[in-house]
Amino acid sequence: MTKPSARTRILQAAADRFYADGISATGIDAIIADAGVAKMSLYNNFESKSGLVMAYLEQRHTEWLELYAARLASSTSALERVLAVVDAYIDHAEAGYAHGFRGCGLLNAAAELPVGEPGRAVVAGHKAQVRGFFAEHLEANGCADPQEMASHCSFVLEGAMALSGLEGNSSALRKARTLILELAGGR
Amino acid sequence: MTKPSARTRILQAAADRFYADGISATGIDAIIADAGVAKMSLYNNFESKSGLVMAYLEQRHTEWLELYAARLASSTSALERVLAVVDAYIDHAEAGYAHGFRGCGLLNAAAELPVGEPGRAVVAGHKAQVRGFFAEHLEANGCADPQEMASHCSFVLEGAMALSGLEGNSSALRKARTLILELAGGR
DNA sequence: GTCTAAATAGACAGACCTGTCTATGAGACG
DNA sequence: CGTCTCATAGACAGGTCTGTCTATTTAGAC
Repeated sequence: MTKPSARTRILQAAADRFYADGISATGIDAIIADAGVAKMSLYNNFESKSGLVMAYLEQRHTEWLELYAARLASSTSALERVLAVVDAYIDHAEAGYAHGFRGCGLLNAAAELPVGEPGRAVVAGHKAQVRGFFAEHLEANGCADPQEMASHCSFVLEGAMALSGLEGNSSALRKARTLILELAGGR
Repeated sequence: MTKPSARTRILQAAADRFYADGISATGIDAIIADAGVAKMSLYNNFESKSGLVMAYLEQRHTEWLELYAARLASSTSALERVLAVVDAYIDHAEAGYAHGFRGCGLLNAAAELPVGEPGRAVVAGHKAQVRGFFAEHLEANGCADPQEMASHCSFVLEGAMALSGLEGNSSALRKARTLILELAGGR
């Protein structure tokens, strides 16, 4: 059981802090202290704090894709694949419960980024991809208007995520899962 | 045309900056410069920066209530009153377009506040109230399960708001309005 | 064993942050 | 006029921020 690389530990520590306290409120010093790493190790692995933020955003997106792939792998119908999108969200949310659940890390990050910051594009791309997965599986499930329904499912999912984050638990997300099952199930 | 009070100008400048750049990223100095006011005027009117943030959150909530009241006043049916909730969101969103639309200011603020901060309760209370308005008008409109439907409408509205903010325009919000009209219209 | 690449601790610069203090000016009201 | 309240400019303290630099140590490849 060898210790992970400095880069990995930095990214992990940054992810925890960024998610729990916000990006602007998290200082470099707190991250390196949590990671147990020297400051130069951070600047050798990342160009700057905002480079670290970009890596954080991309890592969260990648993590979600992996959770989604895992859910997809165990799905046996188009309807289950629609739900796989939602379940990946729930999985991702619950992975971050350690210091309190605070909703979607990517949307929270975007909330701190002014218009025009490149990080916002990463988040927008992620959400567009999620919506695309909905459309794909809804179409396979025989939905009459999969694009329209994908928007609907997307809205329900993102709204539930935001409200779940405010409440600090995943009950709204579970309710959203039921709603989306009804929306998608009733062709 | 007399100049507004220092307090008013400070709150206005803070609201603009907080919404456009985020709360942590906005310094006191930028606010007083925008407001054209001395630093002591800020600290005479607000206890601290976080007191100013609380005033900002409460002001946004109040502003929304006023927009909602205005929409309610011109509504003539229960269904129109359901839509008044959505229209108040759209009105509020479009009022902040000046430096770029970035979604719901209250949710964005909550995204910066760690779990336990009192500001989060203000935002959660606002969202609970919005959901309550949906339930009230849906029930009056003869909805079979107004509580359940209110959650559904709430999710759609908040999700569309978040995605609209990412895109930087209100097209998702307009789509949500159509969806909510269908949800509520079909008893 | 040696060479190389990565990681370390810690000082440091320079900017920016919140919040306080002082001394002064301007307008309202009696 | 005198008083009172509010606002002003600006210096200031004390802390924190990002990012750089140096000199040293560790760890792995060959």
